[in-house]
Amino acid sequence: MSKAEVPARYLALAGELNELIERCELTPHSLLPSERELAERHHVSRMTARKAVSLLESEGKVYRRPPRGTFVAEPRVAFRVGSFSREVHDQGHFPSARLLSAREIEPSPSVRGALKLKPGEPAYHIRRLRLLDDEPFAIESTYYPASRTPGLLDDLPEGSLWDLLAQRYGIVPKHSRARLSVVSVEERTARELSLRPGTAGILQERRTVDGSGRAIEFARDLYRADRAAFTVEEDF
Amino acid sequence: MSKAEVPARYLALAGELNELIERCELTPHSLLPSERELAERHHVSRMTARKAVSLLESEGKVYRRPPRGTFVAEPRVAFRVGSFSREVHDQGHFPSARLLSAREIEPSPSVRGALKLKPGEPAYHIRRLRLLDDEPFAIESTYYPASRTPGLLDDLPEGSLWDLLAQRYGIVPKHSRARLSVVSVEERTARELSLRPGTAGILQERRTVDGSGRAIEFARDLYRADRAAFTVEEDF
DNA sequence: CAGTGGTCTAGACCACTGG
DNA sequence: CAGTGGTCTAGACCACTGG
Repeated sequence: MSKAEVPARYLALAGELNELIERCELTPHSLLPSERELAERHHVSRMTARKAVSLLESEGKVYRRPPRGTFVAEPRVAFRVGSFSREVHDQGHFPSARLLSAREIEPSPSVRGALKLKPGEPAYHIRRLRLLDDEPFAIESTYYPASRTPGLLDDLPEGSLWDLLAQRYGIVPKHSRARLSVVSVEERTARELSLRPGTAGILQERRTVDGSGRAIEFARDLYRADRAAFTVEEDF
Repeated sequence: MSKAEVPARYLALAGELNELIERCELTPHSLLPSERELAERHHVSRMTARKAVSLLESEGKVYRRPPRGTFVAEPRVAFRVGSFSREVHDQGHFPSARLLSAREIEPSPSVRGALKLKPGEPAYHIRRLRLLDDEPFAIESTYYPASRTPGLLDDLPEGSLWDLLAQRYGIVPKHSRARLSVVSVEERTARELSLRPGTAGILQERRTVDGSGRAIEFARDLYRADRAAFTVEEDF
């Protein structure tokens, strides 16, 4: 345990760097001094300088781009659960998607439960990389009851899957129930999002039903915690 | 950058420990081997063993209690924005609160904006530690317009502040708008929550209005990311 | 006093990339 | 080829706590 009176050196260094960022003396996407340089300037070992930078990285205040260096991050983008594309577009950002995989699967128990599938009933699984201003932002992992959306995987759109559900199948989302938690990004997802394993991510697990209460989608989306924030409205 | 084919040693060790936890061979609150012991058993340096344990800690899967050791964590508790006490109680948990400070303040610009205070109008600021089953769970930091709640700070309850607003002032919350983001816990808050600085926390910034649309509360609550999850309902 | 996690050092080698 | 971050070593000293 560190003494509260004398802050640890890595905390002191992180604090100094943070102040430079807060005061905009270091602006978004500008290059920080290298870890070796910080170590030398502040008379600490490289491991200690690195710990300071890692702290700022975990706060989403800087990002690393080896082997180019470490850069100041942009502020987070906020939006409501279930309306990423429209809201960020209204905020002047450019959302896009890239298909990672689309398969018919035998659903796991949790997916089967969420979609209320009968035993043996197949599901479609679609994974997409969501980008914001051409930077990786989230991994979308969605499941659909194959029986209600035959041929869904043929001719998948670049844009909204909900639009496709409406146009091709007449399925209209009515209500979502989501759960937000903070997780650490595991290896494959980290690679896809250009992050390192262990970085914080926001997991959104979401079940969506149509007007008749039937499950039409189950999602396990993972957002970069350093880039995303969620807004929530609640009535009492 | 690590080779994808040969996972880093700390990732391998973290994976092994994680499997023991997933398979319930290590149950909540059971003691992990010490970092020195893990290092010796797995033929790595202590710094590498420590990095593996830190990864699990950042995932909320273990928690450290120096100098006793490192323990397996409990699963997260989920609840809706704005109804912590009632929901977790219904889930069989015991919520409580401890007053940290209650003061009349000159509001900062952001608080003044959120509460729509006139220049020079004071606000009340209440900070409370929220506990769940007697373990620190969140720091509640709430602001109220002093003019609408005279004497609020006298005789503060252990329980719900919203109940107090209703009973003493006839003020009934009607609608909240919240923003959830992941932050790194700064030093004072970390101390209050028995965490180390840099741990992930969920910041809930929330503005609540009454039936006439007037702001009655602004909150900046910080939840332990390893303990809390939020549920959200959305209609389309 | 033994053992824990927290911090720190002064090195090392690696893969990767841009000039 | 120089420089970056990523990983790793083999130590060290510290504060703290429980027996």
